Amino acid sequence: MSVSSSVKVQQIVRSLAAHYGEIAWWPGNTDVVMIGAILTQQTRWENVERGLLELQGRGLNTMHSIYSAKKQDIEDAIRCTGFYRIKAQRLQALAAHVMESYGSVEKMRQIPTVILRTGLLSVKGIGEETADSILCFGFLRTSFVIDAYTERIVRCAGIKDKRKELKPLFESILPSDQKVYCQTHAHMVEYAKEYCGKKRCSKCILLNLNG
DNA sequence: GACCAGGTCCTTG
DNA sequence: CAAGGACATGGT
Repeated sequence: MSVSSSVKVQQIVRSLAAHYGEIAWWPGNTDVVMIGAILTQQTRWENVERGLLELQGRGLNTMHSIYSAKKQDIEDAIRCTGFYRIKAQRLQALAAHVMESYGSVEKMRQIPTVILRTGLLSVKGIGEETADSILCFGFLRTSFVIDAYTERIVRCAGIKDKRKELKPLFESILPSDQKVYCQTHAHMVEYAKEYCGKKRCSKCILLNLNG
């Protein structure tokens, strides 16, 4: 990570914070965050919310209940989120990891972040973004989430670092304040949805990042 | 109808 | 390692 990359990331973070201020993001308890983190893979949040309600209606909104549920019931509940078969499988794999490695979600709270992260990444279907989302929003840890939106903004700003380098890059400039981690990610998503399309970034003007 | 969505895994070159 | 495909429904 070059010096100029760090400076640019600082500018992005500062500009977005000034523009958006504090915004609500990912409400819900730890179990729901864990479920939502999987359901939102390659999926719009509005559809995820419907899936979460369907699960809740069937009493399948906890790791404990998902662990012992029939896969078919989970699939039926989350069909509206797409990739429903593989996601049902991933939810059960995560639930099995939680219950069998720790006994409960509560027991996980006293485990160090790096240990939790390694464990989550060992679950098939959980990659870096999903793991970091769970850690940041579910367990309130300082583990920054890099998603497609964040990468888009960063590219738009001319930062060349590989995707793998982005997480340490952000974490090196962010204050060790967990809420800032949550907010910064939220800002990234909001900004990208509004201004930074997949094909072209219409307005990096807001960030003054061209060049 | 084409294209995309807050990824991840697996297979190929 | 990089690139391409599979997984699937729902909205624009």
